[in-house]
Order: sequence, then C-alpha cells, then structure tokens
Amino acid sequence: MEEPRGLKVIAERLNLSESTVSRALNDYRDISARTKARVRDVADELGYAPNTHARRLASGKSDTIGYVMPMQDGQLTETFLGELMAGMAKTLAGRGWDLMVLAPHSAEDELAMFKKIASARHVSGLIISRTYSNDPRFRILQDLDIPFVSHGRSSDSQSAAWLDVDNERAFAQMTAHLASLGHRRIAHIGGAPVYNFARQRADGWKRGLREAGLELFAGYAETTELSFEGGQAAMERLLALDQPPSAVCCVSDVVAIGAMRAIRQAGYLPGREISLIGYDGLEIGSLLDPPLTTMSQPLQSAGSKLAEMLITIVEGKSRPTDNQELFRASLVRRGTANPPLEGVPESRGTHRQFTNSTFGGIES
Amino acid sequence: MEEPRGLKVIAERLNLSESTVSRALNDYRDISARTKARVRDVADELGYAPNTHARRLASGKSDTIGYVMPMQDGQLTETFLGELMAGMAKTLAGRGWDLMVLAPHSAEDELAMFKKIASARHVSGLIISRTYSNDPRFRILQDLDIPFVSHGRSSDSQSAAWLDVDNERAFAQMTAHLASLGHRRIAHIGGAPVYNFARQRADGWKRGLREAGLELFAGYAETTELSFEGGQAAMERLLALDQPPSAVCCVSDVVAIGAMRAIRQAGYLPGREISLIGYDGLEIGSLLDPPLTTMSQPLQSAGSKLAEMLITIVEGKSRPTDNQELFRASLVRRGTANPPLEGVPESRGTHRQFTNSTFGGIES
DNA sequence: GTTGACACCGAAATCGCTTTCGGAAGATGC
DNA sequence: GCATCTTCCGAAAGCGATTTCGGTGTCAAC
Repeated sequence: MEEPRGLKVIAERLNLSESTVSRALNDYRDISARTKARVRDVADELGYAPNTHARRLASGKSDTIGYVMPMQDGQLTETFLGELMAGMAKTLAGRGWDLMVLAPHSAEDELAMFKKIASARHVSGLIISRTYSNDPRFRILQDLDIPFVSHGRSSDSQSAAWLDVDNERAFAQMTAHLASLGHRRIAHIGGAPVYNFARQRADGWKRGLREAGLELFAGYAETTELSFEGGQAAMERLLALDQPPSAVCCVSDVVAIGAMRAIRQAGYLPGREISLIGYDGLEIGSLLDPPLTTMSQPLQSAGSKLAEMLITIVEGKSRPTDNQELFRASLVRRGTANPPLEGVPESRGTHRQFTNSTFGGIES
Repeated sequence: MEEPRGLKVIAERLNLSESTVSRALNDYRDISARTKARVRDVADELGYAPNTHARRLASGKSDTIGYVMPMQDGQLTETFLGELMAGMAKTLAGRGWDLMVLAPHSAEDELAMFKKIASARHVSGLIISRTYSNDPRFRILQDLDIPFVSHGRSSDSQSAAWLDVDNERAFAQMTAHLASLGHRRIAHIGGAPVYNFARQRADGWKRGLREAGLELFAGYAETTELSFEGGQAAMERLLALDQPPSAVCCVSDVVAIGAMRAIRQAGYLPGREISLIGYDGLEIGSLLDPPLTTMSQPLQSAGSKLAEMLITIVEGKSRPTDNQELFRASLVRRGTANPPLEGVPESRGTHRQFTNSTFGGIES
C-alpha cells in the first residue's frame, strides 16, 4: 500500500522536478501559468497538502502562535476565554496559521515555556493576557527575542505591542452615568492593584468623580479579590460606613454580583437603594433579578485583532510599537443603575414596598 | 553574531558526532552514562532545545493534538471551555506534547480542516466534542485515518474512543432525588435530540420516573434550544398545562435559569411551588436567588483524561475501543430542589407569604 | 548571425534532527 | 591466544519540503 506521498508523486506524474512543483504551488513567477495550472489540478486531485514540518523546517517559519492562558485563579473570570480564543483561531486559520495553547501552572513554568520557545522556535509569537502593573514578562520576552502582543497594558508595555480596553475611560464613563442619574456618593470596589486593569479602573472611577465634581468619600475606595465572595465582603464594608454610598462601580461582574448579595442581605435592593454597575458584560448578568448593568468589552474581535497584530510583527511588516490599540467598552443598561432614592435608605426591611414585580427569592 | 545553533555546537564542543549527541539526549542505551552526562551538562548550559520541526520531520511524529472547538451557537455553554482546555494543555505539556486549537466556523470548514490534517499530518490526533446523535465525524475521521477521542458518545461511537459523562445516570439520579423529596409530577425540559447528550438526558429522566414508579404525564417531555430564552419558553408551556409539574429536570443550567424566570413571572417561586434542577454545575448558578441546584461534571480531569487517552492511541499503545470511559456527574444541592408544597399551587400571586427572606427583585 | 534579454525549468544544497548500520576497542570464554 | 561478545561511538542516509543558482530554448534587436 504505502503510496509515496508528497511533492514527488505529483512531480513524477507531470514529469516535472520537485522544485518546479514546489514553486508552482507557491506561486513563484518563474513558473508559467500553464504549468501552475497543471500542477494545481493534480495537487487538488490528490488532495495534496505539504508536510507541515518539512515546510517549516525548510522555510524557517513556523506559522504558529501561542496563547498563554492566564493562570487559573478565579474560575468565573475565565468565561470569556472560549470566545477570545475562537476569535484568534479563526483569523489565524484564515491565513494558514495555527494557534497553540499554553497553560502554565506557575510563574516558573511559564518562564520555562518561554525559554523553550525561544530555543526551539516552533512558535513564532505569543499572546499574553492578564497583565500585571509591573509585569516582568515584557522584559523577559523582549530579552528572549520572542515577538508578542499583550492583551492588556502594563507599566512595562511602552515599547511593546498591546491591545487593551480603555479601562480608565470605561470607568469614568460608568461613574459619569451614575452621576447623571443623580448619585453623589459613588464608591468603587476594585481589584488588587497588581493587576494593571484594576489600577486603571480605579483611576477611571476617580477621574469620573472629579469630572462630575463629586467628592471621594473616605473608605469609598475598596479593594478585594476578583471573586464573588470578595465582592460581597467589600460591599459589606461599604455598608458599614457611616455614610454608605448610593452607587458602586465594581471592577467586574462577578464582584458586582457578590456585592448584590451583600446589599440584599443588608435589607436593601440592588438598583434601588444602592445602584451598581459591573464590568465584563457577562451574559449571565442579564439573567439575574434585577439584571446587572455592566460594561461589555469586545472579545471575538479582540482575539482577531490580537492575532492580526502579531502576524504583522512576526512577519516583520510592522514594529511592536506600531501596534498599540485601545478598544472601547460600552455600557449595557440593565436593571441595577437607577436614580437614587430621595431619602437616605435608613428604613431597613421596608424595601418590599418598592418591588413592583413578580419576583422574589428564598435562601438556600 | 548568528551563532550556529543546534546539535552541532554541542557536538563540536565535546568533540563528539551529532548523532552521538542526539542519541545521548534521547537516552539511547548505546551511549555510555558518562557521555550522556557530559552532553546533558553542555546542553543545559547552552539552554539547548531541539528544533521542533526538524525533530518532527525526522521522527515522523508530531507530538501535537488538536482540540476542535464546538461551533459557536450558545454563548454561555462555552463557559467550561477554558477549564477543559487547561486540563488538556497541562497534561499534554507534561509529556512534551502541544495542544492546537481548531475553531471551524461551519461543517464544511470542519471537514476541510480534517482533510488537511489527514494530509499534512502536523496534528497526530484530535479531540472532538459536542457530538450529535448521528455524528458523521466519527466515520469521516476513521476513514481519514486520524486518531481521535470524542468528548461525548454518539450512535456512531461504538468503535471509537470516547469519554462521556453518564448523562442517563445523572438524570435518573436527578429524577430520583426529586422523587425522594416527594414530587410526583416531574417534567423535563430537554434539548434537541440531534445532540446525543440531550437524548441521553431525556432517557435518564424517563428511567428515573420508571424506577420511582411515577407517571409520565402528557406534555411533560419538553424540548427546546439550549438557551435562556428556550428554557423560559419551555417552562411557560409546562405552566400552561392543566396539571403543571411540581418539579422539572432541565437539560442545562442555562435552560434552568430561563425556566426560573418563567416560574417567577407566573407568580411562583422556583424551589417552592416548583422545584428544578439544572445540569453543568456552573458556578454562576450559586449566585442566583435561590441558588440553582444542579449536577456538576468534572472538567479539568476530563480534559486531562481525554489527552491521556489520545496519546496512548496515537502511540499505538492502545486501541480506540480500549478507551471508552464514563464519568459520573454529582448532585450539587443548592436551593431550587425542595419538597413540594402541600396544596396545589393555585394561589397565584400569593407566594410572598412564603418568602422568608430579605430578597426581592425589580424588573429592568 | 551574433547578442542579449527573457521566460521556464532542473539540479543540488539546505534546514536540523533521527536512526540504521557498521566498525573499533575492550572484555570474556575456553 | 583466538574467536566471540559487548560497549560505545561515527558515518551517512534519510525526512519532505524550500530556495538559490545556473542552464536551456526562444525571440527580438542590431
């Protein structure tokens, strides 16, 4: 059986040399149109596809980029990974490139992967995400001479390629929206500032307050881990203040959902006594009661754009610094951002008078 | 600059031949222990990693498997993709294998990818998921001689390798649980039976009814698309029956959440007048009010196991049919499965008397 | 009728590693 | 002391493409 594969068969069949066939398939211009056509016909007929490894070895290109998954910590935050990767994979496939997944389980592991890539060169570029405010990876990758694009900026990203959402703008906008609804006591539940996006979002909130001429009350800048429980705990602390906020900007939807629970358990209604807005645009937020107002960021298109950037860099068609792009998040108005109540919500437990609906809930 | 790379450098440095170095690194036994040690030392020192393409070309192996992402339809269902892929990537990396992502945007596209792989051989095995009841891909992959493992069975999977959750068992168990709580009118909201898991789950529900000696009432076998809206619509149909069920088994968490909304809008309380159980074990379900009772399936370990299976098959160490494994889902007791109320819930709108809590909701 | 220019194609080197084969030493057996 | 194993390593042939370089044949130009 074992029929001979490869260029050879099609060359013999047409009485041509392998090199001619190769150039014909790669559309070299020193091959006549007629020959190209004949070669292509036979190639199609045979369902020929060049051996990837041979091609890559000979050409020195790998046509592969790697996506470094954020190390598992928060589970829910990973919701968008599928979409992001689908976006990358599709545009890559459209150009004949492959997407490889790297899932390091620690920082050392990640470094080892980088080193291997630098040496084995089977991946010609990387996309990293979940960047830290001070992220050593920028330096490392530059030193190792591995082309890369970061999904998210960092203090170390000036000379690198990145695509980020304008977090500061998003949170300024979010704050402005709450202010426009009449809120004057707007707090923020942020994430650990080691994450650059967390810092940016906090800055955006502050800017929003400034621009709206609002005061930043003491204790209003909360910080917590990016989890449901974290959001809940932070909100509890806010509620314990002498002057609790009437609205809260949350660093993520998950945190916001945690905050919602704290609000309820304190006897208030999210979106009524206390408004809040999340960030991420998770579909699931729309299923809550009340549905969570949030800011959504583009994902498939971000993945796609990241891939495009990286390809041009790898191919030397652009420099990293030519590829710095800021996407915008957009406000998704749902149910948790409403004008403040007239009176200060001191009337605990009386909120039912405001519920106009058929909803209710029980504890588990 | 351009220092010569590869085996050559380390060979020259030790005054050995390239072939000896290669075999030393690959632990051939016709190389003395002393030589191996010397070679390894130098290799480490130089941070040497073999050129992947050259190695793969020469050895004829690709050490790469591909994961075929389910084509995008439901967004939320994709939540688990990240975890699953992380599971695969990690165990693969542990053995020096790579994980490649394929995101076909149509069935034809998928077929084209399969053909290319069959011919180019740069991926030595595939993991497919989201299998149909009659899934042509099993036949296609077998014909193309591409080793693969399926995450989910199919009517075509007898002679293939697969890992699946025992959906039937899970839903039988789910039904039994509801029955043990005292429910006698248990309905099912299922998915389109083109999906094999949907069929299995429906079967499990029926079996559960039988084993509990319960009747399958007319109209209790609902079917819908796997979305929030689908679940809501299906639940509305169930509520419109003369004898609405007192409990519902839902094909997925997303569908269950949709059903919850329908229940509320009809003036009932999920978990009170009508109990329900979802499937998938989404974290987000625990954040709802009341938190959704569900069945959770292992994900990271499934990804890991899938990868292991495929490797042994690719390496010829086992036949596909030796790799058929059934995982079990486990019940996650939360808030939506409780004993039925005494009376038939005819008292629409009066449910507030049952809400014992601080929760409420407003419409957006 | 020579001379370029041009269009096409083949030969051969190369990419960096794996793997088979065989040979030189040294160890062992009787 | 000679044949026979072992042990250990080098030479060389691939793996299947790409790419450079050079060599035909043809045709227009002078």
